[in-house]
Amino acid sequence: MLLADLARVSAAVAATGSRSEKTGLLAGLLRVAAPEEAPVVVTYLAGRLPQGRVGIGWSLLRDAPAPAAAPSLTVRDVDRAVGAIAAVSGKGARAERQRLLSALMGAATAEEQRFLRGLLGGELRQGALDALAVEGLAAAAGAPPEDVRRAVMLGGSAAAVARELLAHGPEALSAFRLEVGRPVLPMLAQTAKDVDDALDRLGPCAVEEKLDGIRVQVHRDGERVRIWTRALEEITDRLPELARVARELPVERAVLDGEVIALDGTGRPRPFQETAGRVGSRLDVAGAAVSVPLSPVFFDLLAVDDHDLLALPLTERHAELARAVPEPLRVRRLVVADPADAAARAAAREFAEAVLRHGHEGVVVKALDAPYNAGRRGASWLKVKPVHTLDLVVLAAEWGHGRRTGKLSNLHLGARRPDGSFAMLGKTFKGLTDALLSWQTEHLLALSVSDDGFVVRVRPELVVEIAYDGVQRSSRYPEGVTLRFARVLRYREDKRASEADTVATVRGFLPR
DNA sequence: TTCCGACAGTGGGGTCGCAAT
DNA sequence: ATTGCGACCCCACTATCGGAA
Repeated sequence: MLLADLARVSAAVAATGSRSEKTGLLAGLLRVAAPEEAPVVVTYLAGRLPQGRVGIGWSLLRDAPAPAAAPSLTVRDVDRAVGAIAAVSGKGARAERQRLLSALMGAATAEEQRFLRGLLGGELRQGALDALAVEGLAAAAGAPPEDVRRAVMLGGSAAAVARELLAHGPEALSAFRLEVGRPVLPMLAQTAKDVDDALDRLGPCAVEEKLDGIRVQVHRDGERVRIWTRALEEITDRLPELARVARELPVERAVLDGEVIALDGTGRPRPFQETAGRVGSRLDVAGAAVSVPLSPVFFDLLAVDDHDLLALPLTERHAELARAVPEPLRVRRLVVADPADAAARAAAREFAEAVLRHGHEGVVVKALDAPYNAGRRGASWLKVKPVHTLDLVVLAAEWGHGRRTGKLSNLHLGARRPDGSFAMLGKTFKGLTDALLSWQTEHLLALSVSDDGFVVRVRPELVVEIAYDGVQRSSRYPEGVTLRFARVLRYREDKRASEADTVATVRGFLPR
């Protein structure tokens, strides 16, 4: 198959808003793909590379050679070239990657170059990623989409499923099942406003503490333990203390879902930045384990010994978890059997407040009858976190991309200093409706003092109410603090910049 | 006909590893 | 030694399509 075929279909997929049309186009291409090239084709159509990230970012993609006049590249050529780029390391790696990339780009037509830039940069922007590629695969093979999706979740990748499915038909799907040693995408949670909102939406449920750490999926098979992150990156060798704990559990085989977090001597969580730093660090694991030890806390059990628990309701999975994992290694929780009962609701609220007093992030409320929906952000898990707000001043705004092209999008936010100047605390582009984007573009341009084509600086007069999750230390911003997960709630036209919140107020929210 | 679940898009800050300077 | 880039950790929110109610 030619790369030009992929580039053409990708452009057509991007051009339509209809999802059924998108899957139809994807299916059409997969139908004519040979089984041996299908794994690469389906991965490309999902906007990813079979090799994962290969060390090419915006800087290497900036200038491409002149495009070829006629298409000649095959999908196999591209896969080989990307494989060669992925294999580059050591001294001179950057120049060597650039050289290989230029050779590839030089052999591509203008439309193929567009496709490759999107694919290699991780921003294909065709309005279809994994989910629609899997839909297209199902349509191409004449298999039920739900069965294909399940096979992909349990088999780890759309590529492996595509190969088997196109070679052997829908019967091949039953071979993909949960195996100890092969990670599955973790189940995710939606957001609820508060505990009462969550109880109203769920019925009988468990309220569990939400720890601000790193999600881990732990597989134990006898003495062998392996650990994966949320995105299924393997981090086994960075967490030897977790592997030790897993080996001591009174089971032979297990797949556990949980969180690792750095705690201080009294059991309170250390700042997220410390947990993330420890988990991210590859060097000197033994030393790091002494300085920043991590504690595992488990909340789900996906398999034990030879039993696959995914389809069981949470109640039954938790009963198995309680058998396999001692209480101190489990997340604290409160079961609410009848959310209509006023006393039970009050107890749930009090539990959540106690969790916050212990310094944790919030709670996750989970329906007791829900199975483990791997890879889904379903409505049966609802997270509840407190929201803080500040009134800040817009100092500048950046021109948006994609569907925000032509609109001022990313806001630079400032807090007031005692001398009347403003200190930048961070940026946000979140929470904006289309109406708000238009409104702020118009009003900020009226306040503009400069525009370099990327950032529009404005007179600091517009006040905006910002929601955020917490204040953390920063090496980037002048006052050494920044907001975590800032998002726009509304503009405060009733407030002047001189009434905005101060740097001192924000710094006062730093932990400890 | 309306509602709502799932998906994609739009990017944010921090930290680490590695190569280049 | 410092700097820049790339990768990956955490994440919120809106718009839209299309099936469910």
